[in-house]
Amino acid sequence: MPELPEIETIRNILKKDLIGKKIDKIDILFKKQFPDEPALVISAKIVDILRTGKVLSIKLSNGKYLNIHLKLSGQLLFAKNANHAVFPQEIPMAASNKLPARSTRVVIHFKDGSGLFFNEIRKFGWIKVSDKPERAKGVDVLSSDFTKEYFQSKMNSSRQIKIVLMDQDRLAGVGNIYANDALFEARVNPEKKANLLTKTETGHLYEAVKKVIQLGVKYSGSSGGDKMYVLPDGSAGGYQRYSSVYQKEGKPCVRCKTLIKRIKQGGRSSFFCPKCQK
DNA sequence: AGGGTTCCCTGTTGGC
DNA sequence: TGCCAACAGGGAACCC
Repeated sequence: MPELPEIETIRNILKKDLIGKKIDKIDILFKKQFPDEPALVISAKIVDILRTGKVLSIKLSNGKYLNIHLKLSGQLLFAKNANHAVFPQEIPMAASNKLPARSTRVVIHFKDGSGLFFNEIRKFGWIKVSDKPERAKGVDVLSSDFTKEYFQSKMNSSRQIKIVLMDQDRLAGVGNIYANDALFEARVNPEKKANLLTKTETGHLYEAVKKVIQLGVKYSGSSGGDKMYVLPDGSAGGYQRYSSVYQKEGKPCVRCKTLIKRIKQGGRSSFFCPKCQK
């Protein structure tokens, strides 16, 4: 499930792979996930790759942007030879180490023969052409605008703190994995209402969000559980080895050995230690 | 307006 | 063992 650290990892790698390349043609295998006119970007060069929250924005020489959201199961894979794209290991959900595969929705071909594959089995993700980078309203949690004061000002909601952490119009980039781990790190119960947290708790939580997101980036993102997330070369991320509660239902808490509990909030799974997180 | 629910999709899981 | 309903999940769209 790609969140900020996963998108940031992809961004850093694709910057090396793609900057300077000229778009030759675009194969659209599922129209709904690339609804715009490909002619808007053909022959443009890739100038930069940006990210705000979970949205990746490929900046082009003609002023356009290719905005990309991977949603639940999106993958971006780069191949030097797009017409013979073979990866060292099988690509999750593609049932093959060769692309395009059944999960491939869009292929962006470059003039030098290389290509970028957009795979997405669930069909929720998208690539849109726009005149500006797309973004959620919230401040990106890796940016310098993400201050403790900003964070505390966004805790003015009567909703449960877990829901608030994942609200992209408040904080951009935090999804289920890192929200769970940040709450564990800060010892805050996910069901607590955001506006009832003490100033000390919001302070700890602010530091915890920064810590787990930075850890996620350091280990190239999380490929735990369904293992759908991969780097652009098809390899897996490593954060899942350092995750404390996400998808650890029934396993002992790393701090107190109490069994990790799973509950449902807003239709999503939450994992927490009922003893450590009060 | 803010808070809550449903739906989009398809692979996986679990009950019978 | 095999079938099939239930489940999972980010965020837009909807309702109250």
